[in-house]
Amino acid sequence: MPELPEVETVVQGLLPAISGRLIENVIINRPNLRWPFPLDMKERLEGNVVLNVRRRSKYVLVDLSRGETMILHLGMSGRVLIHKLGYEKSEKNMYFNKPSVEKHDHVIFDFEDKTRVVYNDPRRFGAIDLCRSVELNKHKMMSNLGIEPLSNQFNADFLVDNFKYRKTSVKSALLNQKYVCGLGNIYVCEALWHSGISPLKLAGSVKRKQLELLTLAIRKVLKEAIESGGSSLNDFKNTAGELGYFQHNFKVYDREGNNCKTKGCDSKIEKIVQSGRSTFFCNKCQR
DNA sequence: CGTACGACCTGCCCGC
DNA sequence: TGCGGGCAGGTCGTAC
Repeated sequence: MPELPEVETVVQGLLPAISGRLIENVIINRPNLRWPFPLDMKERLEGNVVLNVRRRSKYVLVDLSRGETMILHLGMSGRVLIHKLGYEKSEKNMYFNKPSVEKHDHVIFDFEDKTRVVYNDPRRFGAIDLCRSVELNKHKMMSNLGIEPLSNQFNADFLVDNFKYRKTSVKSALLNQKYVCGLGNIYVCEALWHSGISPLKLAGSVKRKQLELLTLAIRKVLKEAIESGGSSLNDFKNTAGELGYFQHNFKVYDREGNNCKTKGCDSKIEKIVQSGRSTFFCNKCQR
């Protein structure tokens, strides 16, 4: 589910809901996700006011008033949902809205104003950690991240410099978070189609002109996905539990055997496996 | 160092 | 209807 646009959607949902709010109670339903939770996580979280919620790569960063930042990763299947506890009106009467705890609701954050944030992650590839805010950049999960694809530094020059001599495929190079971060399997496939680059090409052999098209395509695809509220396959939901709509715009991802969407192209989308992950592309439009 | 690959998990879908 | 196999948005550790 969660590549950069989905994480951005989560951040945009969380920011107005919890910034300035006091964390009153944290319910931790298991000892770990991908890794054990940090020591004394409950105590270190409770009593903080949320100063800010932001994104770095595919990580959600929650800055806290006592000087720590909570780092949250959604892995493959992580979700964040926001509820409002308390009395609500229905047509006939008032009722107390207390959502039941669902399967895989691993951590629940209750705020003083009755906002509830739920972290749900069936596959548990996600992670939660705490780190002194001033040392965030040194954190293991942050220190090897490349530049943000929506930043100004991300341009053709940057890709030329970083892909030079790389023997791996351009697809794998884009999935590697140490050059450009935040891209995942879906948006890499999509951006390569938009820029007409074969995913099989070696990163170091892609011409500058094509890398220029690639930077534009990456920007475009990410921005459009963010605008449509995050995409992803079957069932990405934003923090209000609503579906994103970008999946209707996929040109290649999960479209094996379907017609290429380039005007006048009569080719079918192919699926191959590269470094263990599915790649979807048009063998005619992408060279 | 760069690169390739298995491992970590659950759920779902497909074919038999 | 049940069961086994394969596959899924990501990333890390290990081996070469």
